[in-house]
Amino acid sequence: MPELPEVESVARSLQPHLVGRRVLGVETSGLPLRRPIDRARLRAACKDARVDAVRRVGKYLLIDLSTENVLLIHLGMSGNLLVKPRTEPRRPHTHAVFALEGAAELRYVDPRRFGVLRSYNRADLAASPELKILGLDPLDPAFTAGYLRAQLGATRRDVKTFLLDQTRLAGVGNIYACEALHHAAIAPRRRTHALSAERAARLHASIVTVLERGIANRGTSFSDYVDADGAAGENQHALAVYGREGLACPRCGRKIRRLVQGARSTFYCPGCQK
DNA sequence: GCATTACCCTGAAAGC
DNA sequence: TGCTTTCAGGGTAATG
Repeated sequence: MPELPEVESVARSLQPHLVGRRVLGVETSGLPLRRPIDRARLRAACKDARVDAVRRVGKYLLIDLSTENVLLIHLGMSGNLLVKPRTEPRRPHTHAVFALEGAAELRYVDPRRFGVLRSYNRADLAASPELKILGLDPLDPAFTAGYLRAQLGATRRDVKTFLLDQTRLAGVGNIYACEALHHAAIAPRRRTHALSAERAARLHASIVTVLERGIANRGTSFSDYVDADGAAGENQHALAVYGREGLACPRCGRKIRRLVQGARSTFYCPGCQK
């Protein structure tokens, strides 16, 4: 389940394969992702295109093309972007293939089809329905404890649910929300507006810490996630609470519990998260 | 404004 | 063993 660190790892692993390379063509499976792929629009965007940059905003991967178009990709739950030799057989659920200069191709594989693949003119990207609603990326220098406190104060929800709201903070998903709250020793059911300045500052630092650790470990690989080279991440070994119901908290030793908030599992330690 | 629920989808795991 | 059911979850939309 790709969140910010996984998407960042994919972007970094794609860069050496893509930047400066020409895109020779695009094929699609014809099956819709979360929305249908506009094949004609995609082909036009990629015609005579060279890749200028690969970057990330929140959980979105952006591929800047020399045609003034940008490919916008969300990996959903089970999406992978893989660079493979043209001769290697394609896996099932391959929904888009970009032929690259040389002998390689970029493949978008997504069994559950929860992802997004669209293209925009560069000038229209910021106003796209996907990006225009996003809050700050937590690794943006503008993401400060003050910004977080203001966002927390603007709503009265459970703090765990708040962390998943991409319009407040773009890039945190279920794994890193649970980990950030445990790192900050804050209970997931605490209400946002009632968090003290001290707790908000702690949460801010913890969000950045767990995300940066996730990136350093090249992402969390539970089931599907691998980077563009097919390499799994290592962050699953660094998790304190996520997926560890019934196991001992690494900080205080109490058994980790699971609860459901907004139809998503929350893992937390009742001993040290207050 | 916010909570809740359903939906999209497949594969893994659990249950029978 | 083999079939059926349940569950996982990001984002969106409808409903209360």
